[in-house]
Parts: sequence; structure tokens; C-alpha cells
Amino acid sequence: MTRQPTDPAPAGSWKERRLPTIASLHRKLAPGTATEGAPGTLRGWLAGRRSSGKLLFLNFRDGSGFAQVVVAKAAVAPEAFENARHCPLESAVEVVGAAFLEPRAPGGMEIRASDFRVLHAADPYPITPKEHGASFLLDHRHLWLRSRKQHALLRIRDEVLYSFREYLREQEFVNADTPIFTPNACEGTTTLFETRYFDRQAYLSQSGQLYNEAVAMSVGRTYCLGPTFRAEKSKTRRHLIEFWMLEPEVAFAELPDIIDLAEGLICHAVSRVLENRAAELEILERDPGPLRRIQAPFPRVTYDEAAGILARKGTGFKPGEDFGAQDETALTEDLDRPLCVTHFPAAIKAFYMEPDADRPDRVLCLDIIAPEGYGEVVGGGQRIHDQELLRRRVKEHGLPEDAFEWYLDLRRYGTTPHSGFGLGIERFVAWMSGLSHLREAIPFPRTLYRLAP
RNA sequence: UCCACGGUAGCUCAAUGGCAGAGCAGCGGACUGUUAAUCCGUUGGUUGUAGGUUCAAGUCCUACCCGUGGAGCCA
Repeated sequence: MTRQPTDPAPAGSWKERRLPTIASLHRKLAPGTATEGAPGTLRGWLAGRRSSGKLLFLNFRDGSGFAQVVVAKAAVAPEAFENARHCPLESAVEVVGAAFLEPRAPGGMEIRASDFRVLHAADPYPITPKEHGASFLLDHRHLWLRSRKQHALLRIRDEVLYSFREYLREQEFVNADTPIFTPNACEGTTTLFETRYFDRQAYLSQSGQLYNEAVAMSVGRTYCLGPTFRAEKSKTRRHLIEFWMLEPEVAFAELPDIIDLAEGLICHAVSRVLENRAAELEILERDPGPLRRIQAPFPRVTYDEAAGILARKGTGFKPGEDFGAQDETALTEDLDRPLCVTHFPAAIKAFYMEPDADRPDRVLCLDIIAPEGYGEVVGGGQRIHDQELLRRRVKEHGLPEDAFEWYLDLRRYGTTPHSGFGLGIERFVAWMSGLSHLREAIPFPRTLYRLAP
């Protein structure tokens, strides 16, 4: 199968030469249409095998999905049967056969082989269908991604990211990504990763927000989507060192506008996952019931109202502080949809938050807390648009004024109220998928003590 | 960073201070409808590292390394 540089280019486009896939066979053989497919060739990997004498049941994965391949000794050449019987799990293989609707097969379809070839015989494969510990699986993350559950999670993450982009596009947003190398700290240096930028000090981005504000003053509605880095020594199921964040920013938008946007965005993604990834939710044993109840509007409370609820529930919450994991769970435990909390104390929020005109010690911000214990998935608010106030806040927070001159500049040329938020992709994917830990919501998680693979 | 727990075969785990074992995987075999198939046989060990106590240490002590769960902080 190896081509030489001197070989003539194969005829036809890549699309025309493409082999049939398990997913396309499923579509063609849907009950009520055909019950038997034309013979074809599929390439993929051997994911599992059971044998029953002269009959082999292979679990075959081709990237588009999983399907049972039946190799009957009577139906193939002796060499092909021996290959199918003995080749190691995760070998790359080629199957020639026809697809049939078959109620006895997992997934309702099977491919009956007329030939079976081994393209590459794998070494003994370390991951088995039996139980494994988290540590072992994370050490083998590059292989773990091949398993059925991880396959489903990758597709749900893809669906979530696509649906976010789709929704924002419909709302006339322009995607403009922001830099990962940044020259200064926007929210304190303790949680920043330091790195060298030739002969200068630089940091890895914690948020694209400040840059987003500049872009919003150009195109009105923008968003960035990319990785962010927090050098927090957090060691919980809700934290990653490197995580992806979606950050929309809208000119002329005030707090209520941005709350509506966050609600719409979340509801759209939830409905897309339910609509397009039902099979994946089933593989993950994720009950879609709670997701079906996610509808706008979300209940809204102020920080002070939330504090009152927590006082009644007796979680030990101290007014004036941020909510802990227990508090977030307590606030949402009686609800079937996310909770929006606004008007936090200015003292515990970032320097750029717009104060509430009626109560200057409170800021126009929002946190959206997902139900089922998934915690804060959205945080944001209205930004200060008055230059003098913003300059004062930069000083009060002990930030280097000269590094923020460009940011202050935005308030010198047609300044306007504007608002935005950040949405944590892995938390959202974990919530959709019913994961107990964030680390499976990203292909290669970076946690406190894990940098490989 | 703090608290708790753990590290024994490729994996998941056993083993009063007294012969290091099982299940699964792997390998060989039986079985024409399996669903984590079943059945028979079989390979596989420097018990995380370094030191100490003891006639004897996987087991007790000290230090270190690695990991897991949780807290704080956040998305």
C-alpha cells in the first residue's frame, strides 16, 4: 500500500476515492430503507474480538464509529480467517464485506466479511475492556482516546464548539482570536505562567478579554476561542491548568443584554447536543432528561439574595466572600436550570468591572452556575467605560499604569458601555456529558502534576 | 499550599512480621450468533526509591519520589 514518489497520482478527487464508512453504512441501512448493502472495503482498527469456533465477532472501529464484523471460516480464505483470529487488538486492518441490518449485532448492523487483511499488526495493547485506574489511563491518554467513551466525548466537545460558533455567527459576531503571549499581568501575577520572549519576560494568557474589548470597538460583536493558562495550584475535579474559553464581547451592550446572550448561547448548544449527539450521550450513560429542561430564562438573583439563601441553608458561607463549591451546589440544588447571580461586591471582582450606579460597592457582573453540581460555567459583566474611573481602578489594584495605556486608550476614542463574558469549554462539555471530572473533557488534559502525554 | 488515602504481575486487587497469590489481559487449545462470551491449559515478580528495626519485612520505623480524592482559588 506504500506509494512511491514516482507512482502516478491516483485518479479522482480525495472525496471520490474515499472508502465507505461505518457512519455512512448506518445511514444507508436505516430500517425501512435497504436491509443489505453493496460489498465494499473499509479500513480501520480492531477494537475487540470474541470467537465462537468457526465464527469470529470483531469489534471494528473506522473513525466514524464502531461496528461488528463477522468473519465466518466458511466465507473467507483460510489465511484471512487466521489473520482475523490472531491479529492483536488495535492492529490496523482492512475488511472487505457487505453490511446487513442485524438485530443480534450491537448497533443493529453488522458487516459480513469476505476478506480480512492486516495492514499493521499492533504490539500487545495495554488498554483492555476491563477496569483501569485514572492514573494508568491518563498515562496512556494517547491510546485511551480510541475507546468508545472517549470517542463519544470527542464528538460532544466538537458539537459544543461548533454550536457556539454557529450561534454567534447567526448573531453577527466576528471571531477574532487574541494572543497567547502577553506582556503584562491583567489579574495579578501569582497565577500567571512566566516564559521567555527572547530577552524579555512574557506570560501565557489567562484571558483574551482586554484584547476583545479593542476588537469590539472595531466590529461591534466579537468573540475569541482558545486556550488559557492558570498557574493556580488547584487540584480538584473542576480545574485544569490549561483550559479553553469562549469569550464574547459586545459594544453598546449592558449587563441585561449580555445575560440574554449567555442564556441564548447555552440553550442553543444544549439543544444541538440533544439533537445531534443522542447516541453519544447514551454511550456515556448521560441521562438527557436534565438537559431537556435547560430553557431560557434562567432564574436570576443578586449576590445579596444568594447570600440570604445560603444563610437559610446554613452552608457556612461568609457574606462578602466568593462562593465555594458547596455554596454553588446549595444554590442550584433545587433548580432544574442554571442560576444567574449578579451584583457581586466590587472588592472580590476584577478592576475593570462597572460599578452599579445605585450601589457603588456592587458591580454589574454575572456568574452562571450550572445545575447538577457542575458549578460556574460563565463569568463576566459590564466593563468600565469611563477613562478616569478605570485609571483610578488600575492604580487602586496596584497595576502598572503604563502597561494599560493602550487599554485606557479605548476609553479616549468613542468610549461606550460594553459587556462580555467567558465560558469554560471543558466545564460545559463535562456538564453535557455528565462527567465527574474535567480531565476527560479535553483531549490532552494538563493538570497540576501532569504534563504528559 | 493544606488535609486524607495509596504505590505488590501489563491491568484491578489479595497476602496475623513467617513459602508472593487470584481474576482479567497475553499465549496455546475447544466451540457457527457472540454482546466485558464461555470452558480447558499456560507464561508472567528487584513488592515506588534509599536507609533502618528484626532470626525473618510486601507488612513495622524514617526520609524522599510518584499518584489519587478533597479544600482554597477560579472558568
